[in-house]
Amino acid sequence: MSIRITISDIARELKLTTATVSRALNNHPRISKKTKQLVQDKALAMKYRRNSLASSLRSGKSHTIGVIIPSARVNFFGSVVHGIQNMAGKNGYSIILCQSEETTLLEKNAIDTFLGARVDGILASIALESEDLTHFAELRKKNVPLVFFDRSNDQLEIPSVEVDDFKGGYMATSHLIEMGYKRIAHVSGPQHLKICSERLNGYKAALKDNGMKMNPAYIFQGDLSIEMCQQAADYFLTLPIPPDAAFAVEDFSALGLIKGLKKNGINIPQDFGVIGFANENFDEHITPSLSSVEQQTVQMGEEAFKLLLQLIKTQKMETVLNHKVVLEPVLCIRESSKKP
Amino acid sequence: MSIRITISDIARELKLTTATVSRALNNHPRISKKTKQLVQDKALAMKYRRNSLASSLRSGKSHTIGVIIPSARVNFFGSVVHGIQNMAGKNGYSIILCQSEETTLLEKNAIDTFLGARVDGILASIALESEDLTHFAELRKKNVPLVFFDRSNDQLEIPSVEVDDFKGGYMATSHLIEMGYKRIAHVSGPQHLKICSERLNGYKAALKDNGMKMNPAYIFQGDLSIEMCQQAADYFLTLPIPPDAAFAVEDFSALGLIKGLKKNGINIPQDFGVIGFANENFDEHITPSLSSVEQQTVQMGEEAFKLLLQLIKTQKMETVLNHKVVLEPVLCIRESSKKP
DNA sequence: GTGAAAGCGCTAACAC
DNA sequence: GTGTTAGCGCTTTCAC
Repeated sequence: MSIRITISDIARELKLTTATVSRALNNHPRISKKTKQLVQDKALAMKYRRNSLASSLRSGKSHTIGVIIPSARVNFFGSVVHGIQNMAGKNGYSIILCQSEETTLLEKNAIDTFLGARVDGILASIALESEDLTHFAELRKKNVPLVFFDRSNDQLEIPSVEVDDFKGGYMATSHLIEMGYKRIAHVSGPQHLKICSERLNGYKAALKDNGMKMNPAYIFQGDLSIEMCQQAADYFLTLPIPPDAAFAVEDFSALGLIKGLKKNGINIPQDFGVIGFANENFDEHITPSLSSVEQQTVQMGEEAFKLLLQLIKTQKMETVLNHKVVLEPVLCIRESSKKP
Repeated sequence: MSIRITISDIARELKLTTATVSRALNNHPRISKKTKQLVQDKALAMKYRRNSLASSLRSGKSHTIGVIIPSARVNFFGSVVHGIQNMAGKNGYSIILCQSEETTLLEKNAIDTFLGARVDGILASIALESEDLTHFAELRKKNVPLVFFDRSNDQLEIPSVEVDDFKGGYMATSHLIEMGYKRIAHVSGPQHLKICSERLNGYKAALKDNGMKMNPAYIFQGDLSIEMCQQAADYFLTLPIPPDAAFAVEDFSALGLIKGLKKNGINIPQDFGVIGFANENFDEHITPSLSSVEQQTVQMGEEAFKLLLQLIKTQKMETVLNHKVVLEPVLCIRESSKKP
């Protein structure tokens, strides 16, 4: 790399001290307009660029945040990162990105790296493997600003940004009812996952509020895989009184269900309505196009950063303690749920 | 944040100097095993964590690289970032992520941020808007290690990692021929995009090598949109002798084509074979499932990092100058091209 | 094999 | 409004 210009270079040229130059560049109120202009012009002319390492070391603020996601390959997290980085950039912050690959080890490594880099705060989505969350609890103890997004933990008392899964499930189910379907089933997933249990609860509540009886036989316990949810179709159709619609906990589950229904010669949406969750990008391209619930991924990232920034600025964990930003899910109605 | 442990804390406790502690922690050869063990144990016990800002400032190596992608929302780039971060992490490097949103302004901003953070190197995929590439040329002049991935520029003499688009087009076309299709068409895209012209060239070469005459009427000039490529079907079918298969430059183009063919009552793959490019995640879920060409995204990220690391280590731009890593595309054969 | 001393580039008390 | 001085935490000559 070529030789770097420093503030002392500018100071020498202008016969000022580094202190004045530093202050001028940082728009310090007690520096005269003349000097500021002079310094800033010179800095530009000399192609000066602040060494943020030195600045951070001295000031104790790095204007950098650490972000932990399970994997950048997953669409959902890519979108959230998009929102985070956008908002961070607008506010003069850089992001260091780490992936946990759903392991606790890499999650801990990431935290280590972040602390070493003296990040001003951390945004994280908890790895599936992480049942023991002491590494996050320690951040809390150390007063490191921390915000969870998507996957959080209620015991930890850490602020978080999540989508309202209950409401999403409620909306999806209500939509099917409004379209005129009468016997609404649900393809669920592992109940230890909050997203699954919450969406199931939303499903139940919607049925209840619409005066429909919940039929336990109408709840198929899947595992989020396409293959298993394909069997959901077979299962539903063997029931004495089969359902005529289903809300699937996730788009891939919905996809499996649709494949299964098609194999059985069932017409969608005429004979059977389907709605999923996540608004995956294949939704509009399959046949029939799949109705779904949008999770506001970009907004989730933006909100997460904003919340973290608040924490960083105030340094008063207490004020936002356990604060939850809950995002509104949005219905995306396509063909699969349009009963004629 | 809580009070931080520094090497002088360790030095004091152990009645050593900071120099020795630093060397012990860095596994300096001239430090005795005893001392090393002593220091390292103490560091662990005191929960010491190296301040990488201070370390980087002093040593001039930040063990950080900057990564510029157009957008983290785009699947393709998410996957590449996955590969980059994985490989970087394994080698003790952190990544700072910036998005250009396809604009030159944000691209320049990102470079500014990176230089300020004294990154050891930069990985970038050029923004569509960036025709003037002086900001990258300047990095070259400053001897900042730089590697392009996916989108590069040949004039700049910057090493890059790309997929072999020509070969991909060649493979896709050859595959259709091998399956027994006789009149192969091509749905292309804007010719100023290298990916489009290269794939077109691959298409032409495959026809030639298989002794098939290239028919200019069989080349439909699309714009990468689903809508326009839907019209490609109408166009092909009005020809006096319509083609019986097509290679589409990109999966979304293939998707449009398929929609158009279906609307015209054409059976795929019986009457018309289709293959796309990119291996998007919807490929296996549409009907019929779409054959495609995989671009090795994760590997692209890994290779890009490896190449950059080489540059950083040797600091001899010349040795890898204009070095191109060209990745092999991989055929993904699904139903849309399986002529019975 | 270890210590002494300097300094990376910047910011922030404290002067005046 | 600007200068003086110190120091963030670390690495790295140069000693011996």
